[in-house]
Amino acid sequence: MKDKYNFSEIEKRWQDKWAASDVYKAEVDDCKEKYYLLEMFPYPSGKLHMGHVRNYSIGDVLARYLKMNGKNVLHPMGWDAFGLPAENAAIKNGIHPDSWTTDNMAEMKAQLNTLGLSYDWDREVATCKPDYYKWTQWIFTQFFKHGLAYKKKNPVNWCPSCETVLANEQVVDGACERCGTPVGKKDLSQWYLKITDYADRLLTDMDELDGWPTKVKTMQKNWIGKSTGAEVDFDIDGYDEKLRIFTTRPDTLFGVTYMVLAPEHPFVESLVAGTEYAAQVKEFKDKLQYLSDIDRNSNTLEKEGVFIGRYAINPLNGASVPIYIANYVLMDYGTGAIMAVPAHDQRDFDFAKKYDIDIIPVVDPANADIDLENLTEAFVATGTMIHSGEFNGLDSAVAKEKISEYVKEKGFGEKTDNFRLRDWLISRQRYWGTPIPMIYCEKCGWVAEKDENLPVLLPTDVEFTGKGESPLTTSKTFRETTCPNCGGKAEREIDTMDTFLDSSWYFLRYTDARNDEEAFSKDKAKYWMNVDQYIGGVEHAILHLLYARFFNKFLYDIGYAPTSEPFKNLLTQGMVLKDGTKMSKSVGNVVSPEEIINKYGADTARLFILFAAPPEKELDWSDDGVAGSFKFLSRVWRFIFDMWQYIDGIKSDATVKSDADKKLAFALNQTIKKVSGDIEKRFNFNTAISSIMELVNALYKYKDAIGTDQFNPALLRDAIEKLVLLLAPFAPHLCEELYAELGGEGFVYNAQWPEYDENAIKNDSVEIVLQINGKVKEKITVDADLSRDDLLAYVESIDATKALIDGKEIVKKIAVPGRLVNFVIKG
RNA sequence: GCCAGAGUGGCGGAAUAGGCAGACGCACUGGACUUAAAAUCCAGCGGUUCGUGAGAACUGUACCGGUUCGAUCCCGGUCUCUGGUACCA
Repeated sequence: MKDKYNFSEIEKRWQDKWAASDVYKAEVDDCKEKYYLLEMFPYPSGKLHMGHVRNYSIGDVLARYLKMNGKNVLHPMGWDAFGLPAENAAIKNGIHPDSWTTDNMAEMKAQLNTLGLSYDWDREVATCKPDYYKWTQWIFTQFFKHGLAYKKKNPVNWCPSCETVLANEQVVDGACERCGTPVGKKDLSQWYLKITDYADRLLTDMDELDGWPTKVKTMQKNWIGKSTGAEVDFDIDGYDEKLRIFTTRPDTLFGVTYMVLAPEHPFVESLVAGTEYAAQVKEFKDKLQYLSDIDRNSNTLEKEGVFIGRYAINPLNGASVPIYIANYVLMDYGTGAIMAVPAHDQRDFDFAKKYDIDIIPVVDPANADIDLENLTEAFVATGTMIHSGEFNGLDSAVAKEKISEYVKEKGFGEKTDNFRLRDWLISRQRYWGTPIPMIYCEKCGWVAEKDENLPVLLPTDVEFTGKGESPLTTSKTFRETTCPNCGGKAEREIDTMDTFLDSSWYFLRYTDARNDEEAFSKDKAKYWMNVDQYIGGVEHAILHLLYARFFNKFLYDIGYAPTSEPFKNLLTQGMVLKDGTKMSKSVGNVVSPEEIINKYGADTARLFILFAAPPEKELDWSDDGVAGSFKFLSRVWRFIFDMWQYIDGIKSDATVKSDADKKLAFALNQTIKKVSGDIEKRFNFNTAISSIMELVNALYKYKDAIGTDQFNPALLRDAIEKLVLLLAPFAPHLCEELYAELGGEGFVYNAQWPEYDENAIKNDSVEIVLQINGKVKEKITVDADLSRDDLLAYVESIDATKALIDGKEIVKKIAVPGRLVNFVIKG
């Protein structure tokens, strides 16, 4: 054994050995319990950052721990490889997105390997390769064939800078998620997936997801945003069609004093055509168009609208109320039209005050200090119904039900749920994505490409200008084709898919990544699914996880995926910060993993990032802290080197022979128990590591026994061997080396996790606390197996207690064996 | 505004089920080793007060209150911070 911990030599050597073997290869084995451990795959930007290191270190510790505990572990890795940066690089530097991406993947894979991660690279997937996107396309055609993919012309979010359509999810505060440019609107014919058909199940099935953080479930629930209410039809005076509105407050129907349509509502044009109101309606709509979504969606924006010269008839009481268009009603929620009840909705109240519209209260707040005839703000809580005909006197919550039923009986409308979730717009006017495998035929309409013709390959004769329509239009060969249905002349869809589709099923592909007959075999998926533990950043809490659940449910429904939910347990890791803020180039506080690995080695980097904070919390990077982790690993190495003269060539034996032995065995077994629990049950790697540090401290203490009859080399060797196993998931290179030095067979990766000896952590005596009135006064050592009564009797009898009680009256006696005795005294 | 989550030494954090607050590490201080430094090993390290001293007393987990023999932990209220979300009818 060498005297110095030469991490760079050790790490290189073991990485080569792992690569030359098939240790990390996973195979279906019905005799073994499987464990599918998955970390979110990265976008191949080219450089690994600390967030990756944290994510993958967490996963790797779990993978190695579970493997050592006999599980058949599937631990794959791949690349979320389509996306805008590759295309931007192509526009800027003239490098083809494919070669840019392929180079980056190679570079990042090399970096991942320097971290010593236990991936089964035989299952590597890259979403941009035809052998993968063939099946993304196939899944899309399945959506189409099941009526869940449709094309719709709609005003869509349009980023004038990226010149692309954005999903609602990609619009942040009215600005483009990528470049921050305010988003405008544009009419385009786009493909949508009907995720709203799954809204209810995506919501209710979350109750099964016990292993998900509440935070993530709440975020998804809010995103899906279910509201229960009713849709009600209002007649419009002198107009053929009925106006349908959605309301969550059917109980306030008698309080309606006006109606509002979204300016984009399809009725608006024809309602005002040829009237004196047409001009001001047009003026109002034009004014709104120039507002960005930032202003449009801000609730600080004053409510504005115009009367359109028409009246609606309240189906319940026949009242005639004016119709407005206004900036606070949105076309893409509900029906794009509302009934306005100013007395009981703050927005309506503000609008009514401004335009001097009637305010009719219909819910009386019982016992409240509110003057209903002179409201200063809307009353939104429940109360007793008034001014509501036959419903007067009912509790408003009851009236809500009754009026809903009444509306339904009379044929005025129906009870409905409304979701905030919209259908998923998946068309992108981009090159570097999965081509949408659809063909337009004059005769047959939109037809899916035949399965045997998949994949629809991305053409290579494409120009990257960064402007205008989809780059695929510049290909001379791509667009023209024949109709799969009638064989006539037809055109291919020239848009590509949102990259979120690629990542919505990759976890299924990993179960059978090299299959060129199917997306994955049902048998293999059945063995491996679902993912036992999924680990990734909380920034994917809504979109990726919702889309992946949607895909998985769809594939489950059509008989391919074996489970209705893909991810059984979810761990969302916190961000890596430096000096209290997110690492970013603009702040100049980026610490590169490469730099740390070069300076201290991968084992130190892994150990520090796991030790500094529990995984779900934010982690503040500390250069001193890293040095400390390196010091610890060196300390381990040095200890074993120093002890080598005693333990070399002897056989380990856990038999305890002396008091010093007893202390060491206690520390060792305690640590085994704690580390196992911390990894498996709590994912608290920080405390697992701290207890290993305590074990090392105990080993250093044991050195005092050297040269005395207390010293027992066989036990020392036993402790050292187990220490190496305990540390192996965290610092795999170092521990492979030490394991080999200690004569271990094969890889420590395949070694058996140590078990603890319950007897060794049992103590004959235990220190308890003596409290007087709940305050700690003395520490007393007593027999560990004393019963509650015996403990009390013993403690009461000793002199220290008598002195503390000092003849005063004991009001109450509390004893908790193994912990404390508390006397409550008076006077 | 609404919905989550958090607030503990100089710092990162620990206390797993209501039972010794501050494990472990960093930083710092002292000692040993060294010609010296680094490295290493050993020890100390919340605050206040008292004591020459070993030590002792009090106090302390954002703030105010409650439940309890006992509260970092449970309950009510307040403040601050972080994340999500927002004319969603």
